[in-house]
Amino acid sequence: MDKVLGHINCVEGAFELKCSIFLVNCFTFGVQDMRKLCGASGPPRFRLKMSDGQHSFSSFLLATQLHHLVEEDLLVPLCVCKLKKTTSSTLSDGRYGLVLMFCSCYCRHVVVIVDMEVLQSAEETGEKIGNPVPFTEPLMASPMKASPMMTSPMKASPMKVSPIKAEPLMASPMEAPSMMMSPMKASPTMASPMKASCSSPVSPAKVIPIAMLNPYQSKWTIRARVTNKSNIRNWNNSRGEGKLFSFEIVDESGEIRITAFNNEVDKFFPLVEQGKVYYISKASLKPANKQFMKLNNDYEMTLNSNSSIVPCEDSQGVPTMQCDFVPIKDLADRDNDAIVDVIGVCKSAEDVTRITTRANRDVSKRALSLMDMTGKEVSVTLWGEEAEKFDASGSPVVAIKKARLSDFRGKSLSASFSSTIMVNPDIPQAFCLRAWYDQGGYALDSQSLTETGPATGSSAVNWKTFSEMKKDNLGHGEKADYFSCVATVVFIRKESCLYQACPSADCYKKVIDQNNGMYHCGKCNKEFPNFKYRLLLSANLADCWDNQWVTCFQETAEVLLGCSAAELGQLRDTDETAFDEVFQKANFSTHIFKNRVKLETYNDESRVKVTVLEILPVDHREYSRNLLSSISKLAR
DNA sequence: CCCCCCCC
Repeated sequence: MDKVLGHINCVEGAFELKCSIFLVNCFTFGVQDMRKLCGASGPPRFRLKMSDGQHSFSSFLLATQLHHLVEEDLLVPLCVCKLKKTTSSTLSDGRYGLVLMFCSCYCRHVVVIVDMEVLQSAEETGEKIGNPVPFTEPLMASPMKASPMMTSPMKASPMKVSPIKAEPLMASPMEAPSMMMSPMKASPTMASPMKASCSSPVSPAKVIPIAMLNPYQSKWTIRARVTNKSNIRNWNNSRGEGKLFSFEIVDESGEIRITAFNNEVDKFFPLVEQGKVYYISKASLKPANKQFMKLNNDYEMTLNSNSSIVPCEDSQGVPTMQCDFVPIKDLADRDNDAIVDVIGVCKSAEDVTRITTRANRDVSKRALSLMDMTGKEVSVTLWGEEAEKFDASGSPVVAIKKARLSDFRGKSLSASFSSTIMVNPDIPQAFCLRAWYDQGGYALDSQSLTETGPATGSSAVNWKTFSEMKKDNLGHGEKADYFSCVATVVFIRKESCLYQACPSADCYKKVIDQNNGMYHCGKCNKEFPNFKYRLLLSANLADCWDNQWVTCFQETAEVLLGCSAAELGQLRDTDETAFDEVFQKANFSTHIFKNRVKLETYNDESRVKVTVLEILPVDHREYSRNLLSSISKLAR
């Protein structure tokens, strides 16, 4: 028994786990209980009672990143676990939330389980082991000796990535339990914030793990590493305007997002650097908006005028960015929209280009092709500043945390706002890739998961007939769907196809005729003596099985009609016969239509809206392929 | 107090 299970002990006020293997007794605090405690929006937290065969101890708190073990029914009563990494925290009386949470015992220590492995299932264990009695620790008179936060790096995590600079990577892993960090070593974490924050002579708040932050306690300090820092962004909406930036931080227990507004942007933006470790205190906690939440935390933090951020020179024990790199070859089997970490050699890169989004925002983009030792390549799109500043010379190794996988052109990746892009990071995987590539990998005849070029065949094109579009509920998802079809124009509404738009270069807003020779643009809030014609065409398209109303805006409408908006406007005003002829000519013409489809709701009424994005001439080869594809799908 | 996640 003693050989299997661990041994709980308390030495000189420092709580210590002498070994790392425990039997799970029960959940002493389940999801529901914790919700009751912290309100409906509180985070689900799991508190565990475990035993070493002789003693039981009920103040284990599962870090949120391990919740999946509970959800997958792997971590259940009677299973035997190995605790690979823990963080011990001492409770003080002022921390009401935690005292409440742990009020069922007098134990002043909480052990956050950061990493663990289930060694033996409950079925295999069968029954309770031994006759454990509750472990009670001696009461400590002096809080000075108790370490506020002790880290027990029982095993170095397999992948540690520093986003910018070389932290000494994976400081020698401490294997033996006897080598666990001593209280003395952890004590500097108490002194520095007091000294550096220059705040009033109140007693310094204790350093606690991120996982234990909640809105019901305010006196705390966390010590964490910045893993992702945004640029400064301005906003302007009905509630006002301002500027903000946000960053993400991580410690051994978890992660959280921090946002700074206005004055706090000026104060903290220059201070906060990606990859560095800081003491942070006196910020506001609020429930995270799950709609936008990508981090594993139910709260987020807002800096206020009292907030303190102090650089921490000793970053020992604070994890660097954790990456779980997916081999590029394996991306082929991952789902659309999956968030993945990738690393590869940048074999090629497009030039940076500017595009306009559907929301009418101008943004730079650049696609890279990354290749790894699986011999596969994938295209990754970078955006904005990341696209502009990227330098592909020398085929750098590029690691991207939290890239989004899409099925565009087979499989491709996009680096979004929450991604972290690291060029030539100082991590073993990067060194490996570099060596592999330089010693011959470069000559490999690699294949890309992303189909490139416009004429690589039909497999990247999402061909659908209109009946398939309806049957497959295209556009009913959260995001729009895209499909192509070959169809014939059977009707065009010519009455309302032209409108008078603002003459400003990039403004397409409809102007109001003031009936005094002036036209008012509500968007530019200006009056003009002129306007420009723009097209907004409603057309009915038919394929062999069905028909569909679609909308063509300016560019596609001009292609369809073979006539510019200005010309058509002129004809309508001067030559009605010629105007009608344009439509007669377009009617019953057949094209390839590339479309966007999305369910839209107006006044409780939903309908699928199809917008034509591009009109291409029918290539007969492609047309036949499309027909064959449709027929074979119908036959299934 | 933001919340953009884009384009072919």
